[in-house]
Amino acid sequence: MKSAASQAARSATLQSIAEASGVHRSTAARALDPAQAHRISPEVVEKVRAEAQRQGYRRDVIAASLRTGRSRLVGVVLPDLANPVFAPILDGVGAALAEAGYSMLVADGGADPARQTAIVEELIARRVDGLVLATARRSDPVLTVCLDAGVPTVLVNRAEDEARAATVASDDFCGMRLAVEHLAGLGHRRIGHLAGPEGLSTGILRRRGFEAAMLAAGLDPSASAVARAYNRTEGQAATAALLDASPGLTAIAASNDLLALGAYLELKRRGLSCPGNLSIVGHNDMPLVDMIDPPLTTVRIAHAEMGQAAAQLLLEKLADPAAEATVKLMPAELVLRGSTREPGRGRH
Amino acid sequence: MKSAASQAARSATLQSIAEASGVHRSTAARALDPAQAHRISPEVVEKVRAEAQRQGYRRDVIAASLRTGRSRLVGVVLPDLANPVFAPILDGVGAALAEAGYSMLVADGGADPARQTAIVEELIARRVDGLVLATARRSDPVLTVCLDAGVPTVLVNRAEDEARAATVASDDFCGMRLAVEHLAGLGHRRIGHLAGPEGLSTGILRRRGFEAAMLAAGLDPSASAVARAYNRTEGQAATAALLDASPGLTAIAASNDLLALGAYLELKRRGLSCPGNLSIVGHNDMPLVDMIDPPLTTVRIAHAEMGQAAAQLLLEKLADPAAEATVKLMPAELVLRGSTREPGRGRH
DNA sequence: ATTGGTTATGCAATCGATCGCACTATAAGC
DNA sequence: GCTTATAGTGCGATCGATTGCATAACCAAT
Repeated sequence: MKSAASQAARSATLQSIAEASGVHRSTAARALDPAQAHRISPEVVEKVRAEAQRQGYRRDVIAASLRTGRSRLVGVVLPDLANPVFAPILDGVGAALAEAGYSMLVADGGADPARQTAIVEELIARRVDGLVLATARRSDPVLTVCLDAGVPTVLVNRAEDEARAATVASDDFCGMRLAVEHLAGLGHRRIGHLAGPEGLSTGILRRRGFEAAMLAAGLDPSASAVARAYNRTEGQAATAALLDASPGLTAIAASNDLLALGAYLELKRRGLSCPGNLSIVGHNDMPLVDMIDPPLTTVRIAHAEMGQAAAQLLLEKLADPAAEATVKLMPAELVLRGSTREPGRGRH
Repeated sequence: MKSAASQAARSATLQSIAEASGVHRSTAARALDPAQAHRISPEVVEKVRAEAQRQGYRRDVIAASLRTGRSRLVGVVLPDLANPVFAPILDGVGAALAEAGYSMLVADGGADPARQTAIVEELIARRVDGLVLATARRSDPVLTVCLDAGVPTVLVNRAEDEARAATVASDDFCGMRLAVEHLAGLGHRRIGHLAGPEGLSTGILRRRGFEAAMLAAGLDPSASAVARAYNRTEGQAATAALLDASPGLTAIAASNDLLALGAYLELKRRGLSCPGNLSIVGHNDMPLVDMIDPPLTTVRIAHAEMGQAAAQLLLEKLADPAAEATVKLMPAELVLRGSTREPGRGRH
């Protein structure tokens, strides 16, 4: 019985349903399509549906794709799955897409635009209806490929300078301002910045946010070091450079939690304490940074919601390809924890 | 020029290549297929390839899928993308698949078998060549669906009691034994266990490993509490229950890092210190647990490698569908950090 | 009774690649 | 010189759903 059913499931085709119901394929197709069923008499619709049920029929998505040119498939390109920031984004994208009946082709494109392009071309060859890129550089060659190919594309987390595509990102500029205002409010005067890669919007916008906020507070924004990638190693190296170049800093505003954790490592190596000697603010509020030592004060980004919003934007674009490329900034929020305090109280 | 090229790319079809090269579609197809090109004269092969290059031809994967029944697509079902354990696994799977020219359809199936089944059926309808399930319960109804449908499937991270499918998991039994031996070696006698869900292999095997190791050390293995899911909240609740039911414990072996972190929270709530009052060992070595306070001693699982190995197993199965269902256990390794020490030294 | 307008359904082309089969030369064998 | 391989290509069916167009049936209105 069981195996008979699955046997049927494997071979149930529109043709077989049609024959068993005594109607033509096309009639069966229309009866099974909710959007077209109204053109068919209720009795036939019922008969066909029952037969489809009985045979365990499932429309062949591949065949349908070939005919219609649509696949109900969305490609998602990530820069680094090992970075804890991207899992929640992916989760959000997937949830919103699933709800709309789309599936998700996921690929880790790394940091190399050439490889990302190859991946995107592969995805396009697979006839994805749309693309979500979490890899965008400030001027992104990969997006050019997508646009040239006419594939609806949205950017998430990282934006381009010029908004050529719909984008959902965090309000990086304001987020960093929150961090600086917090530190300045505590009384810090000499604050350094751990900047992210300059080719990424997150790197440059947070840096500009830092500079603007520092100037607004009447402080000198020149103490900064640039990390070439968002990871602890780079963060530690950049912190070392920063501390060497700018002695006397009492606080660091990092553009990323992983960089902030790198800073933790460097402080430890130098026998300095956080927040005793140096206050540190991160950015992203990655999972678990609330439990590290000391708990990281950081700027929270609602990653899952960001992913959902990006998928939503893509769905709108799919529904209306002529739509404008909207840019949505998610508000950032400062989360106070233990890595910041008033300056000058020395070692704890 | 640019737009002409992409224009062509959009409409370049086997037919158009064939016409432009003055050969039949099928000849062009064979010339472009490395595995068949030898049946065609070198000159024709060259001519066709050049023309394909010129027109920017890419084989239509959809049409090919329809004809051949193969899609070079693998479905991956995860239980919880928000759990940091699964991103590295996904990463590993994706890397190995990409190398072999496969793409990855990713879906978060949650903890509900019914939803997981729906997702798997969706994936099968999309004609995936194979499936990777990270969701398996000890007796998994979802796997039954896959097997009935005749889709090559491998399990990763979680195994079934009865090995109906190829599986790559960590050696959970031995891993937990390492944890207990470590604690016993430090002198702990009253050790409790935070067990994971009993329906999961990770939950039950680690529990059995705990019990076996305790008995081997001549200790009483009866102090334990079960968490219904792997997260901090459940970990905290289970810890509370464990401490209440078994006063006098000096150490806890948790079956999961998130549960261990829940234990941290509960200790903090009770004003107890780790490792001063209580030593804690986790399981998984999730990202960042090396930086929490105190750094978590835990059992490391090579998640990315596990994902890669699972994908590898699936690729073998795809190459030879008749192959045996092998089960591969990845060795577990104890990572010593700051959350464990000799008992009885009271508050730090 | 004829025309006009619906409604319900059938027909057949289409999407693009793949592959078994058949055919034609040319080469090899006797 | 005649058969038998064999390499190189072409032909056309096929995968399964979709959809514009055609047709048939039916009802109402003039």
